[in-house]
Amino acid sequence: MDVLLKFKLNEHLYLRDPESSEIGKSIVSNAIELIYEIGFEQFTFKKLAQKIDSTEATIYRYFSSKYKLLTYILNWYWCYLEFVAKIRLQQINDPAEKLQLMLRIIMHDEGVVSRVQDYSLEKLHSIVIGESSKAYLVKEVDEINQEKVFSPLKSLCNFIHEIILELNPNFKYPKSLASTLLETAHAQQFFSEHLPALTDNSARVEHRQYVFNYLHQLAFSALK
Amino acid sequence: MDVLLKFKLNEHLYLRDPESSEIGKSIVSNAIELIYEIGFEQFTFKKLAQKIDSTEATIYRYFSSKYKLLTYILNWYWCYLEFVAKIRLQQINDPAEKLQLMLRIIMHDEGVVSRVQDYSLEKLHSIVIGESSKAYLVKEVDEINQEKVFSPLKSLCNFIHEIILELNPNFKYPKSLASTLLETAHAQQFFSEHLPALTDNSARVEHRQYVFNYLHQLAFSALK
DNA sequence: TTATATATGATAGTAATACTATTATTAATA
DNA sequence: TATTAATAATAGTATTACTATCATATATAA
Repeated sequence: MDVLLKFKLNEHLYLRDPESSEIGKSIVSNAIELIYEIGFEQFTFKKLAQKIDSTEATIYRYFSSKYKLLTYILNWYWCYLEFVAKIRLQQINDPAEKLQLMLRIIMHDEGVVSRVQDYSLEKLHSIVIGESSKAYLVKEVDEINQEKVFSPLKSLCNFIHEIILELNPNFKYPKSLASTLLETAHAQQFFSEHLPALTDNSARVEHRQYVFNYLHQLAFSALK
Repeated sequence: MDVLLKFKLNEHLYLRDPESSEIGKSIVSNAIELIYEIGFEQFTFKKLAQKIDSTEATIYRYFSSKYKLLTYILNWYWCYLEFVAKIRLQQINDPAEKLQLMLRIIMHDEGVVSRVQDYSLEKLHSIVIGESSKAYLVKEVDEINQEKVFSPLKSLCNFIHEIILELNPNFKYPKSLASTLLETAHAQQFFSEHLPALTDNSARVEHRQYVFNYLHQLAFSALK
């Protein structure tokens, strides 16, 4: 099932809005494919241009650098996650159940919708796991942050932090726990797949289920 | 106080052992300075060569790429942490106290020794926080991992996992908790400094103490 | 319909990066 | 003193990360 969805993303992220043209959308969706295939380090605008049968110049008219493009993609993902979370959680009242479902959503454990806006969610999720920290683990983080390009991430964290506070209003670290759950979801899934000695998933299968169980234990014991 | 220390590091990390010559040691210690100053993305062998008044060719005789050099530096740090932990923990019997001290060591909350092997520990720690994940968050992680260059990290995690099991032999995720504590120590310190909305350190000072308190809460509630 | 603006394509060019290679010079060791 | 090995100096290459120019195609407005 394919779905159409649009988010108004920060204007600092692009020079021309990629949602405003076919080639713009094709830049983003093919960037997701290509980063997924070869990793962010090997990813270049030249290779992307070849993939979409266009030129570097055209891509540069949309994005000033591959870092901006990566951040654009991540912003889209964070907006998407919060959007999905809000819809799926609104019918639930029990805060414990809410947090549990939130963890499932973070872990991308749904599988109903596979493509949104012609973006492959599976590949997007894989990029988030492997590359998302590269958007902020840079020397220029403070200047980049001033452009508000991390607000969707902060907003998502804030949303999770509210669920946490519903469950335990006295918990002292709701935002840190929220960001930890997000980051740990990515780190542990990567470890489970590539550096299993850093996890207890000795079976080395069902990485997603393993990480979900671990996060569940971590979150609920912290909030007890 | 300056100290001399040597670790036998994985031979896949270098072409010529940098510990075997003055220029080799100078490559490593100046790489730490330079990566600290300009970040790993901006760091090049050419700039490093200028800093040590030598040439790119000389550096390439020691390290085949800047990734290998980064991993070498991280390996040294992980070995150092485990070494320090083993010495400082041996006199302690209470597992809770052990884990607490381990968290302090992870957080680099000591400050007695400032330079080891002419490496600035403060700068090294800052590099670990900002750049360490770049050593394994790459497409080639599985091939790199086969060369055993992450064993010091695994060994450190294993050491922490043993403390965790001493405290609670029934805990199901001792290794995942160990790697989570390590990674979260880095992530939360970075967030506290650069993306404070992702933490609850509203005072925005004493990042180290804040993160220590949070990790303490997280670890001990998980193991209760 | 024509005029105009705009997006894209095609091409070129530049400085920097990430290397590899060659040769001369220096220092260490046998 | 002869030999070996490390380093310096230099050059060169393919790729990267852009910037710039101009022609052409396309959409829109008068």
